[in-house]
Amino acid sequence: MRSRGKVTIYRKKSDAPSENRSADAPRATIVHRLKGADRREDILNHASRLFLTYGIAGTSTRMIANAVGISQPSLYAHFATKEALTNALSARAFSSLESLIGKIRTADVPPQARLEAMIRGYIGFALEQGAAYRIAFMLEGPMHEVEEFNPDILPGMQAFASFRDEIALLQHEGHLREGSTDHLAQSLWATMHGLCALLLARPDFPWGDTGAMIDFHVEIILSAYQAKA
Amino acid sequence: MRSRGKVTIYRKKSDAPSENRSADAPRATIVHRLKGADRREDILNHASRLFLTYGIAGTSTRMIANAVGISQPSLYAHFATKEALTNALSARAFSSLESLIGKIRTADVPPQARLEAMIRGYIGFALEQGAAYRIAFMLEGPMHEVEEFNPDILPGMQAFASFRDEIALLQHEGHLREGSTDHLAQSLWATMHGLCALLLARPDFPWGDTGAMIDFHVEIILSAYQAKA
DNA sequence: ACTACTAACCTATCAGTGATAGGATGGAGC
DNA sequence: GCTCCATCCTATCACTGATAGGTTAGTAGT
Repeated sequence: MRSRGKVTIYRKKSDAPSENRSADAPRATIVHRLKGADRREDILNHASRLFLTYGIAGTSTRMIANAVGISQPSLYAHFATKEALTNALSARAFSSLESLIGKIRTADVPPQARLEAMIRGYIGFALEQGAAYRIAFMLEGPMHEVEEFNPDILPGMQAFASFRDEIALLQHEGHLREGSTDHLAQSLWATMHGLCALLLARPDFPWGDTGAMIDFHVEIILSAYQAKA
Repeated sequence: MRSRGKVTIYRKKSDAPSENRSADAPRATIVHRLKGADRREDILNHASRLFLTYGIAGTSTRMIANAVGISQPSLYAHFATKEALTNALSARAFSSLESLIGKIRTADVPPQARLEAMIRGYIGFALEQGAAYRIAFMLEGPMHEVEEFNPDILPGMQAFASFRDEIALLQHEGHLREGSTDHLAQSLWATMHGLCALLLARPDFPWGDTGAMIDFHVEIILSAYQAKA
């Protein structure tokens, strides 16, 4: 329950005063002021929900602003562009992925179970955080050269780095096959990603029992990347 | 060298007649008429090239029309929407993928080499036909329920069906591990797709030597899905 | 209590997008 | 000649992401 501030009323310049006001402007220029950080979280929460329902391209900045209860230009006080908003959303989700990976890494379970937990954790995360996952890994890549460092991709990189560290550890302990750790981590990542990406991008495909399908895929992964017995 | 028809000149209604004409309208309303099918191919070719350079979202219908040399609304005589255009592009590419798979299936090589050729053929196709591959497997899935059957997805389905048939054959001949053929085909597909999707979506990621990475992944796939020796 | 100052928010407006309406042109068949 | 129609056009629509510049609410200093 957020404590809401006082209300502000803005007036339009032109337009007849009492003409179909309730029809197209339900919130009638009454707004509750919030502190910057709170409003930012507010925007991200609403945007995340809308992206899940209508897709990223299908969600306009006006829809987001309407849901939040502010005007569309007000979004730009918190995010420079719509892309920056989507990036921030992805960053937020990947921070939670990294902490998930961290929890699994430090869990007191045998290495084999740790690997499987990580794989299943990754897949579960991708399917649950579909919108954020899309933004991070399934959107059109950068067409232009990256001119400045984008801090929003940092959480994704950190999550992958943490994942790669765990792979290196498991490999060092002899639980994964030998060879380049980078290749191993990237290949394993790609194999997990492939399933998530297809399930997210083509939910209408006749997958049959997706649960059984995921189990099968996980079993394949475990057998493929394990050290040879 | 296409035989070009006679030219047509259209006039604008308003606007001063000889004011900065060459600056913003290089083709100056001179157009070469083409038959419907030829023009359609023309549009697809230019759109494909532009999508590769600027991305799908970054390519407007006006850019396509300009490249082709016709007005933007003229596109709609051939494609009902921009999405229909992208779907047609994807369909065209997948027809060639299916014929590629067909060629590999009927090639006179041992089953083991046939499997590897198929995997490498798929990956090569995805990376070469990046724009079409994106459209088919990496765009936002259908948010609305599919109301009518979309014939443009048929080539993709046929390509996958052909792939699945080959998997069934290899499995029946004892070259692939046992289990549900559907799971096997979908999982293998996902594993191949994962690599292609990541390489296409994140070309800026520090992959290192992508060739070696692909070789590693293919080796993993072969060992994972093969029948146990 | 009065006066700056600033953050939060607004209305109005921009250029560009996908798409539609309706008219003009050129060629094919009579 | 004439009609028909596919091809192509200009003009315009509603909507998008983004910007310009003004208004309000709260806060700190006096």
